[in-house]
Amino acid sequence: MSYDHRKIEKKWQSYWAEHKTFSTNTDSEKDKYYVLDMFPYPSGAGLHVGHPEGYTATDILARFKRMQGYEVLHTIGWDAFGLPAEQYALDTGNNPREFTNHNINNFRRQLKSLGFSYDWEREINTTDPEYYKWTQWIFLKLYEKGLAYIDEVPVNWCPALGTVLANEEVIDGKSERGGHPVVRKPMKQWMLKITEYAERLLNDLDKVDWPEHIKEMQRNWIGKSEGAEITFDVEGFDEKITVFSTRPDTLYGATYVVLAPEHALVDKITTPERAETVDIYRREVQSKSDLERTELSKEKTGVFTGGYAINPVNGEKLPIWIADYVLITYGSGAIMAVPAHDERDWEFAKKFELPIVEVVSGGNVDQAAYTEDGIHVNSGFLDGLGKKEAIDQMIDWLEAHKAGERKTTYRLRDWLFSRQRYWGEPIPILHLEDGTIKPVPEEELPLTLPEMEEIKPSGTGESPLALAEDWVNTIDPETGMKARRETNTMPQWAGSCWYYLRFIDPKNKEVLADPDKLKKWLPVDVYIGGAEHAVLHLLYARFWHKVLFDVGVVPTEEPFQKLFNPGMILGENNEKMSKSKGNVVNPDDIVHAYGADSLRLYEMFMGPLDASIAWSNEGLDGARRFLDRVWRLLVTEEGTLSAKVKETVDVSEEYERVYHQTVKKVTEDISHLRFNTAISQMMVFVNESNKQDTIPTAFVEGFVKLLSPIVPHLAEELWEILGQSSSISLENWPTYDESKLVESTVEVVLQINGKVRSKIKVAKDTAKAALEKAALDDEIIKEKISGQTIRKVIVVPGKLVNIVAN
RNA sequence: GCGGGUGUGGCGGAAUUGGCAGACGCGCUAGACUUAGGAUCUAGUGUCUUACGACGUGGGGGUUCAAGUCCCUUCACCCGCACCA
Repeated sequence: MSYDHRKIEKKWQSYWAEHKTFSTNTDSEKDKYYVLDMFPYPSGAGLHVGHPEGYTATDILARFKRMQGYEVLHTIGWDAFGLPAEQYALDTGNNPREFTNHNINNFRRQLKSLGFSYDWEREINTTDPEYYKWTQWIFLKLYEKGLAYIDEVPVNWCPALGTVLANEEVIDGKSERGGHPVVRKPMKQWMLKITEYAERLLNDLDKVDWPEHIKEMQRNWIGKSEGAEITFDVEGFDEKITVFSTRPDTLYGATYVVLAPEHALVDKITTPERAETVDIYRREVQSKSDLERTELSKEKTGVFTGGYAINPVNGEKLPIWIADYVLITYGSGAIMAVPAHDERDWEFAKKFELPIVEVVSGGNVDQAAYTEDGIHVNSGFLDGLGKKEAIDQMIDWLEAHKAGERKTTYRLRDWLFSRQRYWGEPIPILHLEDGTIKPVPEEELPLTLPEMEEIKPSGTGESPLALAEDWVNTIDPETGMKARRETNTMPQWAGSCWYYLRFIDPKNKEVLADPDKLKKWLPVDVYIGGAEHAVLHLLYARFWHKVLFDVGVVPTEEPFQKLFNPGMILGENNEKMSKSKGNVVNPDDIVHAYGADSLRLYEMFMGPLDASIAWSNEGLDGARRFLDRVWRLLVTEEGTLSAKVKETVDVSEEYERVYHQTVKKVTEDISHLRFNTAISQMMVFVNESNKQDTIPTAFVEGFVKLLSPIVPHLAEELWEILGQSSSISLENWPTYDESKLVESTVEVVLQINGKVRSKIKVAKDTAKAALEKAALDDEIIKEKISGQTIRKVIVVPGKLVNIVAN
């Protein structure tokens, strides 16, 4: 008879809720363990089978650590601001809060049906004013520190919709909804100075235990490069062009200078006869989207401005070109072109027949740019030097002649922080009638979103909040001046930048979280979530954490000690699950038909946690069958404990060893997130147990405990059938006896020339010489080597004997 | 192009320091039980071969008594970045 998962799962979920089995005492004396999931955006589609993979992994760790005596913090909440709710509100005229709450309720129901051991008392919601009060408070700290500023930045403006669109709402230059034209329009935006933290964000990656590829992605994103800024005079003008180069040593090889088409000096230095050409080119570039600009990257384009720059090191006249391969957003938006030693400059020079001058020997610069190290030539005082010394000497020269200086640049740019949306945290800033801006005083937080009859585009590019007149127009209490509230709201990233702090002290009214508690509970020990957040979320959160560290709010430099990215669960056809492909598996259906325990077990048994593997209904069947086998092993038709389970039993050495091995392997594998091999070892134990006439109660109790983090409902039920009255979730994790792991006799492999020919059983500590003798005495071996000369015998005690003969 | 990663049966995957390749599960084959089986139990299942045996971890080469594991080389696929000076 199979077990009734519906009855059992419901029963224990109610038990846990009633007894608050998983509530965390943050003041506990026990060692802490903080295991965190990336909290979800509660979408209307509900949970996807991909979600429970990571959530099950963290839940297993949480349950495992609890049983090992740790005070565990394991929590969940909702990253509930965001575009879909805003769009829903725009489309239907309904309130986004209602829609959001409805989705949250569905997510909560689904998560509870999977039996996750969250402390539900700590549930948080980024759209709750009690929560976003502190998101706003952090913004004020950023503002006070000069890390938040206003800048003019182009946005996707859609005149027909009267609104600004996110990049993902723009498809082929048209609005996703309605297909209206979208143009780039500069607007005043809030920016956060993440670049000020670039160096620390880069260096501190060495302090955390994250997958190497994620660290690498962050390093690339920050994109540090070291070199020099070099200043060129412009012939005939009192202007200077500053370029950034990582290869100042090649300055003698510079044969032209390129400005980004958007560069401020272009108008000034362009000669009248070139003006029209330059103008046409700039307009062409402007009409290209970023995508086109990179897609068409194969063919270099550009035009000569008619102006000349003076090479500071040798006084040569270099023509100034503009070309879109030079980006206004990087460095100073201008370069010195050294075609002999830079691939892009080489291509450009070839196309426009500009001179190529070799200054580093080692390649053939007529054939290709030579970017490797080499001896400098045609370079005055650098001749004969290698790359490194040449760079240093050139920088010294530039600094001595006030023509440049050592400089480090980063690819990382400041964070565009404002959104022209209703459904986000209001930015707590007042614009006074005298044109100044000032922060909303701390004690007035939270600055809540106004209730609005209807949420609709303002038509001006401002957020719908601009239409909430009572809210927008206010009086500054300090000066009595008329003021207008900031109508921009924060991006979705804001709320998720610090939620892990609030979980530690979610109801605190006085501070973001109690400092003593933060001291005890930070950093997060294990953080599990999708690799799609490898850069943005994780970099933004690290940035805020460092700012909070600097203002003394948090005690650690880094928020997340260990990070792990689960792989994706693909559809049965090996493709990414999606509605359009019709290969989506709904966890609700699986929980109903197979049970949460089967789903949890299957997802953990599929393969390594970080692998992307296709869903298989047959695999799921197999997981369920294993649980049925466990049930039948221990429980009678009547639902009582099987008579096979006895208090005192003589067990074979073999079976005893399997038990202890199982405890050891499961313990180690769970600590290293190797759930698939932990489960296979438990299967081995069950297979072995099925061969026994009787099973000791102690083994069964230990085994059910091992099983409990993975399939908690079934384990609780079995624990009760074993006659226990309290929850297995609060029991101690089983231990194993090292002495029971070693076999008294072992099988040793006998090889001839590296091939297995025979096997013998010997006492485990048989000495080398005795083992060699035993091997040579083996009948099969004797026969095989008769007539041959033994050249060498390799003996590995307890493992093998290899006889080299011919 | 640059950076990171992965290649093992029909499938998902195991394999401490180099030491019996294929644990465990799925699927498949045969048998038992059964009115029935998409339930359960038992046995088998890398490939070739009647067998002995040979071959076998993407391909080629090497080190070693011994290589999935170490070295060289090459191919395929996946992920990230992509004119970043």
